[in-house]
Amino acid sequence: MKQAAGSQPGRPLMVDVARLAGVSHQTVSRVLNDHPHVSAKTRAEVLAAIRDLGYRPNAAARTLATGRTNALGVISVDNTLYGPSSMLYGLEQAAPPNYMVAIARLDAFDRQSLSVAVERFLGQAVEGIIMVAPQVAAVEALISLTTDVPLVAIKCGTGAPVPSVTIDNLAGAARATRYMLDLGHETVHHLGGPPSWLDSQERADGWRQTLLAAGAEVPDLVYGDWSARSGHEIGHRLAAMPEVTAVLCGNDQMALGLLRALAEQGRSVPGDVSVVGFDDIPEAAFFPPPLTTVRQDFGELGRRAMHLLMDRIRGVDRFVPSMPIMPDLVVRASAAPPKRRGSA
Amino acid sequence: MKQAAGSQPGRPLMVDVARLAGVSHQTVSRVLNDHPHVSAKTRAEVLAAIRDLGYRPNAAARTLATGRTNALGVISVDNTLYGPSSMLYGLEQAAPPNYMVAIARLDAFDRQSLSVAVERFLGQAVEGIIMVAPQVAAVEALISLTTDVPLVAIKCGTGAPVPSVTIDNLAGAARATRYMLDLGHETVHHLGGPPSWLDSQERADGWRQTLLAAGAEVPDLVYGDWSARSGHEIGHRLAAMPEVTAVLCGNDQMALGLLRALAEQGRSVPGDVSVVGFDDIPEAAFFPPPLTTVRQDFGELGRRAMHLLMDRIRGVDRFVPSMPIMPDLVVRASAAPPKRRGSA
DNA sequence: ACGAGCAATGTTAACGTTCACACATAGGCG
DNA sequence: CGCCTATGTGTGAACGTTAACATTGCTCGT
Repeated sequence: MKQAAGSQPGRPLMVDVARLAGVSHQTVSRVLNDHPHVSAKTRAEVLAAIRDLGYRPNAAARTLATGRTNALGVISVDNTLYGPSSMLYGLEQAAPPNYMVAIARLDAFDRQSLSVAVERFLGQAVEGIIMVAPQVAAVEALISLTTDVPLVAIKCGTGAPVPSVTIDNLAGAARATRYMLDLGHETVHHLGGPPSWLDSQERADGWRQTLLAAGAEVPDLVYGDWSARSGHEIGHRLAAMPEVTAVLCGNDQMALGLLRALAEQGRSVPGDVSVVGFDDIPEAAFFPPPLTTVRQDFGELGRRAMHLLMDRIRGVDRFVPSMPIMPDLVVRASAAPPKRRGSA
Repeated sequence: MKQAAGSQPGRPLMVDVARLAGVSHQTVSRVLNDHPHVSAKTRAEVLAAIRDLGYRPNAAARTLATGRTNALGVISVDNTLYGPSSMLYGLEQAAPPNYMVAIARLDAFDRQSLSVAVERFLGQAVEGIIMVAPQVAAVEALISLTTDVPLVAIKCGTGAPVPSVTIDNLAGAARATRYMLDLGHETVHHLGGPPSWLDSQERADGWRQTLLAAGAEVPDLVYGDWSARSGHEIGHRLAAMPEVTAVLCGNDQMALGLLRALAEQGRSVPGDVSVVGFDDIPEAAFFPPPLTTVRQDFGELGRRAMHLLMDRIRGVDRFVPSMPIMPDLVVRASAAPPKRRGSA
């Protein structure tokens, strides 16, 4: 009981438009795809017919004929985190309006999960994939992945076998560390993010290198899991150490937890301890005290990744390695000179 | 220069699989779609051929033949906010694995923008649309929208002309207000979210009704914009009013800003002023002081919306209006009895 | 033992586009 | 003046799958 072509029910077809406009279906197709060699008069008539009928081309048929799907896939970690969600925002914003952006979330970045997600997207025939892959394991998983669709990674480290865009975490951490050193602190402690994340590693490197370059002692590195909870827990350990006068945190949430722990142990900020965060989430300006932090432009990162992907899809293999985005230091009240300078 | 069917280059086709397995392409199709009437032996052979060839069915062709696209659209506001991003998480989680979830972000919820977004999804032939539409204007825009695909809305208020799932904001606000009243506060002030959001209205209603029921005075309502910044700004006004001893905030971010403002003006929490938030974001436990707040299960909300949509897509019009999700009051340190009871 | 009925498979025709041509008609140039 | 090119349009054949129907060979009840 299929509907006869051109009959009343169902959506209008291209032939219906053609009939109404008094042309062939091919001419309608030409108008739709902005092909040359269509007279202005004909084009106008076709357009009118399209409007009158409320015609909308069938995406599947077009895809079948052209081989292009106008769909992109974004694979991401927990989009509840500030970074990833901001990136997603940028990605969606920069996507061409006629493209569909599909999302898939990954719990773990092992080869298996990643492969499943990619396979799923390939099944939907996306034209390209963007991977928000900040974890070390993701890089390894990527290597073992053979894909025929363009893939770009966000902040995947420089060693990644795929094109990627990054933020200069190293420079950001260095700048923050330098700042506290310049304030007069003998050294700076670091409450890092999970070591499985590349961002954590890079930020830790920037911190370490800066200390070494300044001839400062490099304290043991402690790892949190990005959450305020972990910052709080570790913060209690840090707060108990009198030699701790300055702490660089891997992100602002952990900084919040740390601030809380310091407050609970009666150590004032920035009086006794200076704290600097990372990310500049919108709430950072209202922490107790307002947090000095390293601002990252995640939105821009997303936008760049999308542009890079579209370039690759369109075959524009311009070999611009895309300079890493430079973060800014936002100075607020949480860092200050130590109470006493020059004490050994 | 098209490739001949079955020749070396390009992806393998169904006929290639059929040839290798020694059956017809239709039998391959049957295996792929779990149709009955395929012998175990044949099925195994086909499966083996599929594996050997690395065959993957062409989604567009399947869509063209079946009319089903296995794609869903999610229209949402700023996914940087905690609520929306958590919901997106739940949505993605509950989506059938063979479905593609596409996203579109809206800056404003006027008829125009909404129509554009929906139109775009319709162009991609999604099978259903989920709208995270917490704003009043969205409801109006929805009414003027004629869609032939199933649409469900999240927290769209009860007056919405489409099926929707909601959180019981009213009960949550009532519970929080009641809690502070029971603590001994004469009345409770409310720092609400933007009045254009339904959540704001409902929470304000819950607050107002509870005060009225208790015979307490209903103070003027003040509106923020969900941001800590707005909470801070308005907080300064509130902090200057000595009669303010208890404040219910529309969300946790504004509560943070308020806490900051109170601290800046030397009013202690909960000593001088009690504060209760809304949402229970992960950071709330580490605010100064830890925030008593109304926890909302946004993830569950997303999951329910997805289930509801899938039911409608599959034609299961079970008329379950889906009880609103009941929020919990999480008691922490930011609310306490007032210093002096009974003072007028 | 013989047709009914069902399991297992094959054959052909959609699905709604775009692509590769073929075909007119008109203008420019030797 | 006729040929060659460019413009405008139509015709038929893909694109790769699933749906509908046809066909074969069984088993089963009587």
